[in-house]
Amino acid sequence: MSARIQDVARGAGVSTATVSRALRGLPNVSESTRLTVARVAHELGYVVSRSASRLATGRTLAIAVISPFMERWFFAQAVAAIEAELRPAGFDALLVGLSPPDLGVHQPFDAGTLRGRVDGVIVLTVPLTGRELDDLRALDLPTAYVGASVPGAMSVRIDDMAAARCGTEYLLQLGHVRIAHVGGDPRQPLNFSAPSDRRAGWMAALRQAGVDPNPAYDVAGHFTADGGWRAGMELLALPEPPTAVYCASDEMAFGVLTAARRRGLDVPGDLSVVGVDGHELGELLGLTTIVQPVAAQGRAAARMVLEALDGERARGQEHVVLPVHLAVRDSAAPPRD
Amino acid sequence: MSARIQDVARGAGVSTATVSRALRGLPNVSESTRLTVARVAHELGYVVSRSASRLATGRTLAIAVISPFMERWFFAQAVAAIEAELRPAGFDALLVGLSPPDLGVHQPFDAGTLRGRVDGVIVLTVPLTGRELDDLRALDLPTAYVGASVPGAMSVRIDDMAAARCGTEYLLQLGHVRIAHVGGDPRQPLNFSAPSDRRAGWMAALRQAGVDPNPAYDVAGHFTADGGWRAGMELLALPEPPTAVYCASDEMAFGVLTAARRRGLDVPGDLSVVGVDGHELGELLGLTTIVQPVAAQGRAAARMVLEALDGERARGQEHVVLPVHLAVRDSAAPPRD
DNA sequence: CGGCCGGTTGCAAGCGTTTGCACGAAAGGA
DNA sequence: TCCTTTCGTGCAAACGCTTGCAACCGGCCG
Repeated sequence: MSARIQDVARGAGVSTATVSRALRGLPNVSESTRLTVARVAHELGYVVSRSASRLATGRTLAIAVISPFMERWFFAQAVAAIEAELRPAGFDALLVGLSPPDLGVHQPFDAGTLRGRVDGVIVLTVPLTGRELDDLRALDLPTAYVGASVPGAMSVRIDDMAAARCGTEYLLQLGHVRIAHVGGDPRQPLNFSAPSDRRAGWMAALRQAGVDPNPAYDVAGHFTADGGWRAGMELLALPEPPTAVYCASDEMAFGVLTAARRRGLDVPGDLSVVGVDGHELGELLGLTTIVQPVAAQGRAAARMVLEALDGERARGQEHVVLPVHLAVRDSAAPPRD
Repeated sequence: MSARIQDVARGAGVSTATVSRALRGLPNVSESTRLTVARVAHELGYVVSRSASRLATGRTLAIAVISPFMERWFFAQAVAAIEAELRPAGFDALLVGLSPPDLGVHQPFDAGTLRGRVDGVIVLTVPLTGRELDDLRALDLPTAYVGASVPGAMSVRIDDMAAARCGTEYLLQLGHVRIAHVGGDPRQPLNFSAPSDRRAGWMAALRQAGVDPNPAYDVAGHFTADGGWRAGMELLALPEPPTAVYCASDEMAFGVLTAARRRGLDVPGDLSVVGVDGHELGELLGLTTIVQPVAAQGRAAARMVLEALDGERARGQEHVVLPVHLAVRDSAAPPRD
């Protein structure tokens, strides 16, 4: 079928060992030999067999990218960025989709199956149970988490708590007091902290301002636009509806914006809305939001794993926290009083 | 490090050949032996080395998923669906991102590098040049295209032309005449047909209704929300602006909606907008659109490749066209006269 | 002039599975 | 009772590359 290393060796009049070394740029190969080998290999259209070199070296040149909800904005962005970082480095991105525990259909993730298939792992927002995490750790591969920090592994994320405070404080500063929170499900059993950190940030900001968080103002939006819409409708139906809503994701914020419009409320006149993410459509819709660098987080995670594989960095203790910023647009204003 | 087939063989008191056969459920292994082997393998936490069995069998149990714009809605949906279909079948999804030719930074895609790394290929919307396509064909692997049909390969898509006609005819039927089109860049050199088919459908519908398509009403939106916004602003600034816009994607339609709002126009009172896709947010924003089954297309492509690998189907001549439907929501109405 | 040295190269033993073939035993038929 | 089958199993040769080690070749130093 296609050329093998033998064929190149024969064609160049050298041994397979020399071909192997020449092609990989190892030292101790004379320049003339290297040239000949390269030429012959090119002529024959030779491509090294990944399978064979994997077996021989034990390195797979592949990284697993474990992600739930790949169809959602944040995850798609991150996955795309990771892939773009991995490929030029010669690594394959192995996609591993996950149905997270809270969806009922949770197919438990078996980290063991990754053994020998990848050299490293990148996990998006840790949608794993404790046992699954342990199994993953047991693989003893360079592992980077995005959007959460896990002890004993590398991670890159934003300060979710601070981001939430920032958003909430902005609303407080505008003069709002009745500030709601639309976020994850409080009863959700996942290990990943972003939802609860964002809730905690909301609470902390309120308390610090001397406002007691109203339990009725804490609603689950499930991080989807549709969930945000429901949450928004629920909030606006309260006897004393909030004047502002802090949403833990832009997609939920879109839902809340829509709910407001459907109820005939003016944003930001009657209701202020602030999100988190920096979703592409947020700019169009004029959503005031806390922008987080999604692609940069993906890239950073990929680089960390790659560097750990190069041995350049002590394996696995780095925790990177990337900055966020408030993008003031048109969805928040002082309350009408 | 981890257990090898030898260890299992020793533990079960049989040869490695028997272990191999027992574990893979091949015939000619006694039930008792199979049980013993399974038990020992389990106890040892044995996982077959993918690399080794790849080398031995020549099958990689991996499928390449080639996609441009992975961060965009359509592609993210499709990739997620493909992955979800592949994994239960025991196949890995190898993500291959692409920077398409029109972005300047086009890193030409070298199909040769896939040789020996995957058993099959799924390509989203053919963002490839003729030469790249030829190389891919030369790989001689089961290949399925999503969103475009390529001679000599399998494909699954929608009838883009019909979808566009459907959207445009709906607007005509409402009484519109000045109907614009926001789509891909007409000068774009790509081989993929969706953008031009959608434009053609728009034109055909107009002509059939006896309306001559106004060249100024044909604007490039680059399939992004931002592009749609620009296109919308451009259209609305015309001396005689359109009363309706048919957008070749929902994301562009969002941009047009926003442009209308920014110019103080009422939708659908002053401007009707119709999209194509079935984007999640379309429902929230009340966008009337042609809904296409994105996940189903991904799943179908994955299944086709899998079946071709099983040899169940004559390799590679199937072309599936999935149906679309018009979702009437709130963004289109008869023109104000 | 002989030995040593650094730079190149080849040899061959892996890497961990799979699989064609041969083999022995048990079962069935004449 | 002996000869086929059939079934279950083991042997050993691939699969295509990498790599430690040894060999070789000039040239240089003493």
